[in-house]
Amino acid sequence: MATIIDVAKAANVSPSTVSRVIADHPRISLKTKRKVREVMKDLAYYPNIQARNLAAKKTMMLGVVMGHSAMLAFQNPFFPEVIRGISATAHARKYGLSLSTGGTEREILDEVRAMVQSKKVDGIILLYAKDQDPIFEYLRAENFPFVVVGTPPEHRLETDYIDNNNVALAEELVDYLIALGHEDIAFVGGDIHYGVTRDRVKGFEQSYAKHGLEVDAAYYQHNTDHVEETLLKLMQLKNRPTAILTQDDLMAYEIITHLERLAIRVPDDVSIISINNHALSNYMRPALTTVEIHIFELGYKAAEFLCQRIENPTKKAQHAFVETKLIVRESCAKRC
Amino acid sequence: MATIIDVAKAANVSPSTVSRVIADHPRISLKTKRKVREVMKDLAYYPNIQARNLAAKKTMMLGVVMGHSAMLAFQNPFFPEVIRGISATAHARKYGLSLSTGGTEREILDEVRAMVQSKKVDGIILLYAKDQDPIFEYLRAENFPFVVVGTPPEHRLETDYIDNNNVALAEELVDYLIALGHEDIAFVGGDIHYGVTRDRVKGFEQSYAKHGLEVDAAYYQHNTDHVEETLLKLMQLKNRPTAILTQDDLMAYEIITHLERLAIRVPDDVSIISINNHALSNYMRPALTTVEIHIFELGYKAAEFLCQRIENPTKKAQHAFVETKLIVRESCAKRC
DNA sequence: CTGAAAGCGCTTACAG
DNA sequence: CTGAAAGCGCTTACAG
Repeated sequence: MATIIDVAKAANVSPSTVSRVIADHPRISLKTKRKVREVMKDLAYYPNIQARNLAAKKTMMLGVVMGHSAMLAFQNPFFPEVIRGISATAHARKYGLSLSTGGTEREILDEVRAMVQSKKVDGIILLYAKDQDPIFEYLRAENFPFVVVGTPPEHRLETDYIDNNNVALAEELVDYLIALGHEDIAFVGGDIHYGVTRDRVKGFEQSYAKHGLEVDAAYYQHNTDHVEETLLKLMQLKNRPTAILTQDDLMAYEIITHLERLAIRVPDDVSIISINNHALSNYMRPALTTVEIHIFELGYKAAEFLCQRIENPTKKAQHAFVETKLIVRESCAKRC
Repeated sequence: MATIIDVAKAANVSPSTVSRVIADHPRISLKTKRKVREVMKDLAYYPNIQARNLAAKKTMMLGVVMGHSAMLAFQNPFFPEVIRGISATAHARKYGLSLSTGGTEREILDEVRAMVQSKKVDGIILLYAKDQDPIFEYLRAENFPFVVVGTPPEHRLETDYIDNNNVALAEELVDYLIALGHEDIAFVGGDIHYGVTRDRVKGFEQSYAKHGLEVDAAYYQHNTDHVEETLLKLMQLKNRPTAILTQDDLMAYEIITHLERLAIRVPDDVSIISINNHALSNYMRPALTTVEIHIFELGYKAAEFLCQRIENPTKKAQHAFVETKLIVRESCAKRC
């Protein structure tokens, strides 16, 4: 395999010059560049990335870490979509992608440590935001370039992140349900330790407050593991909810199925509104009213922010909201 | 940041010895190992991966390349699941994962070239198998370690691959439908240039032949882009099919929805059988009869084969089938 | 505009 | 069991 020295010899220049041609250094003459490039082509020369990175002290790699289980276990399209978005900017900016492989939280933390200490990546994208996250804290403590997809619960001002405006999003959803006449709305699913859930609860409450309504605490059901039980409990309440807000289309379908078993019809008896706009949601019966959150864009921007941070470690932290869109279909009806 | 030299000094040994301790070399005394390890801990020393790889001429990285669009556009759980499987063995064997980021086929090919020529990865996992694939051909020509998830159309004997037994799988499905009385079965969806589709067509035909039936060519509909049109055409046939075999649950739902619009009921008028066992398929109406193909296992084994190939480049090529399981639910009925 | 030299931080025959 | 030395294949001040 040809090295930079072979190219240098064949082109009658020094290795330094070849190196500069590779980097398209402006102070090399066009003539030299042309000659060297020709030789590189002839010899099918590709620079050795490891050597280049070692000398240049960078990696041109972005680490992507997904929270333990969270993303993958959930068979929703979040993961592939966000990766597509990240890939798009990574590719455009000539970065590679390195995925965390750990299964347990501990393994992932060790891996992240190794990624930064062993100089495997130039920066890291955290695909989640949650409370008391040792990985988040580690990255902060090390002052290592990273960005989070989601809104970190702490140190927001000093960290780069990208998210939907989940407060506003939930408020809009609840506004919509209230406009349909619903006043007893349950919020089912979603780990309350995740920022995303908390923000949505907040938006929920803002809408209620705005309309002079009071939230019944029994309507908050954030235990994802026992959907069926949760629904039973909810439906046995004196003031049983007439609408349900849930955070993912897949969960919405699970809920609808359980409801049907209880002979409760959607949307006639209970309205369901969701978030994520799964590709299937248009094909389902009833077609789901849900929110498009533009996951691709989330990933795209996250990588964008990270690359900027890597290039300029001292710049001010960036945050932004990616737009969302309520998609009204058939799973919500007027309260009768 | 501490280097191997700092550790060596602090431990009163040579850098070579530190290096050997890191590699847990057997010929280093336990006493020395202990001392060096202690120092490493004290100094929070992590070996620089780039340097190590440059010197050792390996990368401890596995490249994962997904066919252009194929995996991601399709919002099915294949991608996250197969990555989970790959991650599991990669993590166990201390390999990292590097994802291809290209969008177009050309970009992906360039990226793969760069991965191998620039020594970014020790081996590559191809997440698809198809005809005339320049990436496959390149990897073969370079004699670079790689494994394919799927059955390559050519050079099977010399290449490592892992797949379901798609011929047998399809045969079983058609046997099942025939046992229910169906004799006019359509096969909808799936690019015929992909090995997976071709194998399933073969299984389809084997079942027909076995039962002394003849396949009507009009029943093969492999144009994925216009499902609705395809169904219309199919349903206007004189011998309109009484059952439809499709290759993915998501497509099955699309089909069911279109059928309902035509006032054709599933499974009463037409039976639907599918493949992939999506997490949702149990919640759908009608609950889908489909095949569990164990995607995690596919990824796990693929990485396993690849690591073995990397460690032993001259060993005989390995292939294996991952088991599949027909899951009978409610979308198929006896022909009436 | 180009080159010689030092260096990036490791590994690994070779020698003892 | 351990060390000195060469080398992995680049980059980048420094000098001219």
